[in-house]
Amino acid sequence: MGRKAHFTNEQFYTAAMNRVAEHGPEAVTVASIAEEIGAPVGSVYHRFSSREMIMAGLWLGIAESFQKGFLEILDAVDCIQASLYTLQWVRANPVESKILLLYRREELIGGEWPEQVRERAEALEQTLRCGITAFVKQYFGCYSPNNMQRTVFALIDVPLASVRRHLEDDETPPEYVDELVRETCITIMEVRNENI
Amino acid sequence: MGRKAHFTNEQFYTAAMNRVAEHGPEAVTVASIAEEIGAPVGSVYHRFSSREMIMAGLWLGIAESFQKGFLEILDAVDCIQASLYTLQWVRANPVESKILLLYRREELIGGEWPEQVRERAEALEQTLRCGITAFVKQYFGCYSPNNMQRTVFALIDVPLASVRRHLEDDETPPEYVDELVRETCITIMEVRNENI
DNA sequence: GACATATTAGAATAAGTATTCTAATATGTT
DNA sequence: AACATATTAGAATACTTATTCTAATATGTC
Repeated sequence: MGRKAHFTNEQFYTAAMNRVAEHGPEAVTVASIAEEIGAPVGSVYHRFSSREMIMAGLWLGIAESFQKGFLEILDAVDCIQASLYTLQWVRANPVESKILLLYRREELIGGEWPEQVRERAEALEQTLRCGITAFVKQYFGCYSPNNMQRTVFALIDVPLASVRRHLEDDETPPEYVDELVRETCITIMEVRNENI
Repeated sequence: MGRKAHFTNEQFYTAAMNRVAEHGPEAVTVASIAEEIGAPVGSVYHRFSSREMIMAGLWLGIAESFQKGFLEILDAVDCIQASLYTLQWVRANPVESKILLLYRREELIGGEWPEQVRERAEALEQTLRCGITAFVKQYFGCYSPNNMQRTVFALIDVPLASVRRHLEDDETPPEYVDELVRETCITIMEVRNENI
């Protein structure tokens, strides 16, 4: 074929990721990504059709990895573990977590998903919905809007809130947070089989 | 003196606010602010030294108003009411709340506060810290890091989390959220006088 | 070794946007 | 009414950044 590639796609993603984590989403220019690995901007556009596609690929890769672990715990219907998953994942993935949990998706990628990755993004969302619905049925014995609301609050919204403050400060979430999230989870999720 | 002003500062702030709420922070160009009220861009710069100063003034005004109400409730040492304050404020101020609670401050204003409003911003932060510390002492009978952590979690982080999802969807937070926040608050804040 | 082509290389282009500048206009003061 | 000046008015400027374009270069295949 032709010439051997000097840079891998992964290198471009990593460069973008590091810049987001260190200087925020607005600092991720195409030129800065290239510079970070010593590549010319032309090479960036040889691999990616646009800046959006880099950011979208980066975000989706991280989100898929995060969600995979979460769904496995949901599958095991382990309520407390699910509520603590975000915290543990953040500790294990400090750079990725800023991208996924600190900034709004729209800050990284424009309002709309690029056409080329829309299916991938929709699949991700759909999978999460299914996983949570299945969990709710298993855990509460039946589905109800109320049960769903409690689950989303305890397993997603509160864990996210517990972590954001520390992501902003660029610090590992302290141990005490686990206890607060656990207590909240027990309280919110203890109301079982409440049909309405 | 000279010619009578055609536009008030408030009009510029309101224009900026509406654009943020409707199209997001990146859509707030100086030209768009001017256009929204039928003013020329020159007039904008006659009032404000920079785009940052408009956004900073807007943000600070909203934050001060939000915080004033919050501190009053803290002053009354009303724990549950404090945890529900954010929800009620969001319902009463749907546009302002997107600016204060949905977007990161850095999305609206650059990384650094403009020199001219830094004191105002620092005073705001300082006042909040004092208010919370005083509350902790009153409520728990003594100050401890643990008590402070629980308070911040129950009265700030969780209420914020409970509301964000709905701000994104541009909808009023539903009634059921109050119940979840209340239950969480009771659980987290019931451990009194635990010195360590 | 010559050829085809994938890739690097980086200069040139295009587009958007904050800011500055110069002129026109209206209003209170004398 | 004449003047001083705050304000409107919007064109011109400067700057940043995504994207495109053209050329050079290296590598696998014949």
